[in-house]
Amino acid sequence: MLFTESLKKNYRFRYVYSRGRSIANRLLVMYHIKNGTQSNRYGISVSKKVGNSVVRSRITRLLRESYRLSEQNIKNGYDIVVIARASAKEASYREIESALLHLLRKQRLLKTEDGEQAPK
RNA sequence: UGAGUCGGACAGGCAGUCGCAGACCUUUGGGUCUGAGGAAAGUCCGGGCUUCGCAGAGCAGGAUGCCGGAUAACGUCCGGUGGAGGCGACUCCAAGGCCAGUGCAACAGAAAUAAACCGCCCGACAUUUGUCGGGUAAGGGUGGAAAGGUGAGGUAAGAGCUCACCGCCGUUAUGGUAACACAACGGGUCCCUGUAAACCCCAUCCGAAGCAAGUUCAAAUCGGGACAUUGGGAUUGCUCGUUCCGUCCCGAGGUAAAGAACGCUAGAGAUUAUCGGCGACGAUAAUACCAGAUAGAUGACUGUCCAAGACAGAACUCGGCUUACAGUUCGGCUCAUAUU
RNA sequence: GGAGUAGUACCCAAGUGGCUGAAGGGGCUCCCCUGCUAAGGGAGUAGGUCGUUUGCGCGGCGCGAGAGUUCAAAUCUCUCCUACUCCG
Repeated sequence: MLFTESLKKNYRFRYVYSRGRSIANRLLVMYHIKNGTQSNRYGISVSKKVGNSVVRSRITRLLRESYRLSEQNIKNGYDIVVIARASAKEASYREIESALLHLLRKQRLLKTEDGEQAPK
C-alpha cells in the first residue's frame, strides 16, 4: 500500500482502543486516532467468534482490498483499527467495501472531492 | 438391468485488469519463476530434531495385549487364527490370565457359591381339610447368573445314578514358524457363576519437556545489606547416587529486549520404470527441486464454460489414527432377474 | 503454535459402579409477622421431553453429545463438542 503501513503491535492497538474515537455499523467497528505522522497505519482485527480460520482470513483480505482500492481518498495521519463483527461472516466484497466507506465518511476521514487535493 | 460390497482418482477450469509473499535477474522503471490440504483440522499415538540432572540404580507410574510379519517407530498397516453378523461379495471384534491370589455382585429370591419356598415321593398320626419326620432336585417362581444339554434306561419319586450323541477337561499323535486345527484315548468329585474398560498376575515397551524447544548478537559493571553449609537448579512422584551454582533484597549504571538473525525447509521426501514379496513393504535406476510467512503471503473485479464448486488455510518436520465433507468418475467382486 | 483443566436443575454445587423420586444451599411460590415493605420464621415446588390420564399421578429418556465394557454407568474406556487457564 502506498501511503499506509500496517498496525502491528498489541500496545498500539490498545492505545487506539483506549484513546481513539469509535463508530460502528452492522458489519464493522472502527476506531481511529491521530498518530502524529504523515502516513496512516491500518489495523484489522477479526475475533475467533466470527468463524474458522478460512472465514477470518477471507474477511481480512476483503478489508485490506477495500482499503487499498480507496486509499487515495483517505486523509493521512491516522491510526485506524477495523474490527469485524460476526455478521460479516456471510458478507460479500461489495457489502464490506460499502460498510468501510460508510464508516470513513461518517468520521470525515475521506477527502472531499471539491476542496483539498490529495498530496502526492 | 437392478440391488449391494470393496478399493482408487479428482476437489471448479480458462482469459484479462489491479494486488500479496519468497527466490533470482535488474538498465532501479521493473521483469521471470514458484506459491496451502485430503484432511493443512482434532492434538489421539509414534519417530526425527533441540535442551536438561537422559544415555546411573531401585521403587512407583504409564502404555500395549490372539499369532506371524512390515517399519525409524507406533496404539498403525499387511497376512493368518478364533468369535459375531450377512444368502453372498464382505464387514466388525481392547480377542492374554477369574484353574495364582484378593475384592465386588444392589434389589428380588428359600438359597448367590451355597441350597429347598411351592412342588414330587415315602412313612407315622389323623382321615373333610391336614400335621410331623425323611428322601429328591425333574417341574414352578426370583434373578444378569441357580452345579452342562438332548434322548433313552432307571426309580417310591428323582438324580451323570447308568448309557448314546454333543459340549467341557486332561494326555498323546499328526499338520502348521505360531495362534490354532483335527484325530484317538481317558475322565461323571464334569470341583464350581460373572466381573480384569475391579485391584492384580504374566509378557513387551517407555528419561522428561517441547521450535514460545534452543543457539548467536550490545553494554554486560559497581556499591550496600541480609542469610548462610545448608539451600537452589522449568523438565509428572519418591529414595539413593552423580554433577553444576553461593543465594536473596535494595540502589546505581545501561540497552536494540514491546529486538534481530539462525533453527526454517533437500526430505526414513516426490514422480516414473524394473525387480523381489500373497501383501504391508523393500531394492535398484532415472528425473526434477516443488510454500517458508513472522500480526502472519493465494485475494478482488470482469467475461466465459460446465457437473454450478462441499469440508476447510501450512507456522519445525515426518509416519499413522480420528473427525468434517457438495458431488463427479474409474475398477474388482457378490446376489437377483432376463437372454444365449 | 504448544501444554493443561472443567462441563450435573435458573445459579453455586455434593455425589467415584446398585434402595438417586439426582444430596445441600441460593432462587421461586404460598402462609405467619408488619399499617405497608425489607429482614426473620414455617411449608411447598423442583427443570425438560415423550407416552398415558379430565386431573392427581404412573412409566420411559435425560448428569455437554455419541458409541462401548458391565446384569447394572453421572461414575469405567474411547471419539467428538463447548468454555476457561498457562507459555517467550
